[in-house]
Parts: sequence; C-alpha cells; structure tokens
Amino acid sequence: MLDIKLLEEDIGKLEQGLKKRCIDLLILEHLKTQSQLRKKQIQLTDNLKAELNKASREIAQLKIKSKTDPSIMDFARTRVTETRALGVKIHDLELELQATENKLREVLLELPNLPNASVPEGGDSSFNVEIKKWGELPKFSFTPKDHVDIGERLEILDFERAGKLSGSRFSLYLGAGAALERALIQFMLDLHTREHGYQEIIPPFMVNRETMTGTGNLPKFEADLFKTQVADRELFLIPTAEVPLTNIYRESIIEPGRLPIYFTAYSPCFRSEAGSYGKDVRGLIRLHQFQKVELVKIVEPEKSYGELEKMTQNAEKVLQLLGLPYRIVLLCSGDMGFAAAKTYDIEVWLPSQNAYREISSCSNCEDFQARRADIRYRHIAQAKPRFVHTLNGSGLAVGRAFVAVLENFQNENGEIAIPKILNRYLDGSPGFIKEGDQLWLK
RNA sequence: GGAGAGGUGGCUGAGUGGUCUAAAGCGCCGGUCUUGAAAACCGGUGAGGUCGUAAGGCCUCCGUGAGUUCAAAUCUCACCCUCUCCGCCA
Repeated sequence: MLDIKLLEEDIGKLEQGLKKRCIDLLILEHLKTQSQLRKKQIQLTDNLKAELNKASREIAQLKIKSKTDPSIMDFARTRVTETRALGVKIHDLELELQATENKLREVLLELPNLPNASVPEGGDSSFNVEIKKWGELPKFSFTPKDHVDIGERLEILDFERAGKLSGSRFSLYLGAGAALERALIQFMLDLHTREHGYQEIIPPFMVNRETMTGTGNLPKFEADLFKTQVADRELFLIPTAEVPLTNIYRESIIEPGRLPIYFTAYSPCFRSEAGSYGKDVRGLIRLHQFQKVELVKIVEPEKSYGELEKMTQNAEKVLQLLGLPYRIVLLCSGDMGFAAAKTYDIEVWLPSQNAYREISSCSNCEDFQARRADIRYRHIAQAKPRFVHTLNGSGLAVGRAFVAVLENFQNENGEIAIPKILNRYLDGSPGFIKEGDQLWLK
C-alpha cells in the first residue's frame, strides 16, 4: 500500500512512480478529494465527541450533587435530553466518515508499488535488461529432448495419469523422479539454512483473507488464487510461501536487535493460472501446483537494497552448485509484480526451448507490504516504530530446476547425469545408477 | 462434534455503568549512589489519527463487529481466537 501522506509531502514522487507503472494519474485527483473530505469529517466528529465527553462528565457531577441537593435533578434531566441529540448526530457522521475511509482504502489497496529509480521504464518484458550471464551453454551433437519426453521415457513423470487424477496442469512424479524432486528441495533448504543464515519454517499452506491482503495478493488478484470454503470459513491456498512467511510479523512491532530476519521454507504453491490458457501447457513449466523453496527477508529500510543483492546471490548459488547455466535480468517497470519496487529474475537455460526461462524472482517490496500488513520495528528501545522493508525470492522453483537438470544433463540416449552436489541425497536411492562418483538416471 | 473456562498495555494481573485520565508488580529508559557493576532509591515509560511552525490540544483503541445508554473494559447480541475435559483422528 502506498503512503497517503505522499499526496501532500511528495506528490512528484507519486506521479512519477505511477506514470512509470502506466497508471492513469487521474486517480490522484480522486484520492486528493477523498483525503480532504476525510480530514474535514474527522475534525467535525472529533469536535462533537469532545463536546459529548464533556457533557457526560458534567452529568456525572450533577448526579452526585443532586443527592444532597434535589433541586439539581431537573437540570440534570434537561442536560441528558440535550445530549441525546448530540449522540445521534455523531453516529451519523461516523458512518459517513467510515464510508470515506473505506473508499480511500479501496483505491489505495489496488495501486501497485512505486518502482525504484534504478528500474528501467517499459511496458513489457522487451524492456528488461540482462545484467549477468553465468555458465557454459551445453553443446549437443543431437537434438536435445524436452523434459516431458525424457521424464516419461524414464518413467519418472506421468502427465497422463496426473490428468486423470486432477485434470490439466498437474504433475505426477514417480520413483526416482519423486526422489530427485525431494533431493532438490533438501539441497536448497540445507544450503540456505547452513550457508546463508536463513531460518527454516514450515508454514500453513492455507491462509486467511487478511494474510493474502498483507502481501498484496488480495483484493486485486483473487482470480489467481484457489479458494476453499468449508462451512463459513474462507481459506486460500498459498500461491507462494512468501505469503505466510512475510505475514508472520503482521500487525507487530519488532523489538530492537531482531533485524534482519531471514526465513526460508519449502512449500507447494497453488495458482489458478487463469488467463494463461495455451501457454506452457506441456510439462512442468506452468502448473496449478508446484514445489518451491522460498526466501523472505525482513530488514531495516536503509539496508534493503544491499539485502536484495545478497538474496539474489543466494538464489544464484543454487544454480552454480548444480552447474546450470543462467542469466540475471533486471525487470522493467511494466513487467514487475504488484508489490515490488525492484525485481531481479534469474533465468535458467532450457535446451529444448533454446531459451532462458524464469526460475527465480527476487524482489524488494520496500515498505509496500509492511504498510499493508502493519509490520514495524524499533531501531532502539523507546524509538518511534517505523515500517520495515520486506523482500522475497525463489530459492528456487523446484519443478523448473528439475526440468533444467533433465534437459541440460541429458545424453543422446535420454540418460541423465545427476549433479554431484546431490549425491549425498540420492546415493543408494532406487533407480539411480552409480558409475564412479557419478549418479545416472537410465 | 459435545461440555466448560477465558481473552485487559511488552509480560503477569486488578478492575461488574460515571475522578478508568486503566491499579499493582515485572520488564524497559533516564537519573542518584558506585572505581565499575549489581542492589536500593527517584523519575519516566503504548499505538494510531487530527489540528498546530512549535509547545501542546483534541479524538480513537481493554479479542472483532454491532447494539443499549447522556456515559461502556464493565450491560446485550453475533463472530473470532485460546485453554481444559469428552468423542473422533494422523
């Protein structure tokens, strides 16, 4: 959520940022009108409330005095009658004020975050800027197969049966496939907790409306989510562990010395993928349910951009250790997510597509989510609370890492050389063949 | 699913219609004392909104929402959450 105070304090920043986001600036006029109306209504009702409080105290005094002096009773009754009308008036004004505040909040909740100054301006992904490339692209003396062909031949993936169970855009991992997916998860979690200093969390995979609103998934993107309704209880399946992790400190003030906070979590992620019909329908690339290891940071504002660089490096490290070639792209303003102020995408090389595909997205949301979720901190004891900055990144999307391993490390026979870093998780697992210190899927 | 108890400031906990402007203790901050620290003593100590250059004033917040009343932490209703016991269950 944007800071309404920017309207008065730095309208230029607001205009510039929203323009970069391709938002019609007319909305600002509406906000200004509502904001001024709100202040007037507050002043009016607060003054009347002060009057009411004063009258009530007066009546209390009169009642005490009337015990010794009955002649005051009539006067007290008159005062009560007079004050009654005041209460009714205040009630009406409060309803009006509430309506104004609701309208204001509705608009604010639908406005995206302002892009950081370093973010390139542009309406779509063609304006993204490649800033780094890592690794050698594999050279094949044959036409590389895609992960679906490889996986189904090895009998570690079965999309037909997944479709029978749940419909399109679901996956079924079998045997060594399931073990490989699990090994990737554990490898990523171990790396982030042991080497990078993240605390591992197992969060709820279903959350309530407030939690979804805190990270910015609601109210605007309800159509992207799976929702359950049991009795009168409404719950949403998380589209990423970012949602529960970031909301852990919702509506709280973090005491001095606790920041920075680093969380990592494995979770399944559920996305409706409405509006992506026909896109990536084949295989593991775009599913209603996929696995992901997520990174979340809660930090002091001054440090958030340094933390974004570090977090991106933490995600890169996973690909480096797996030996998978990738590049990093700085997203332009039009391609960034709703809550982000700056985003790096990490894209892994997929031979079957002859292209880099997103496998991680690392964002600094600055105080956008903190303001929505009311997450504050104290720099020192007694200091006035300030909003924290929140960051999130994939570390990594497990299914896509699985795809990248299958496709980059295949040979002509459709056999897969497993990255050695996974040996400790897979050595001895059924379906893996060992040659020297090299594990194979054959 | 059934029965019962309860939700008050950072924490413990008092408060059953009007000096509640929320007691007390703990914690925290500052000070006195001390070579230093502890103890003791003294003082201070929540969040948000709004007006104001400021000092400061006013308003709101006792799980959430609605209601009764001139006046609600306190009374009424609904909901949420926590705990205990029973049932079911991994």
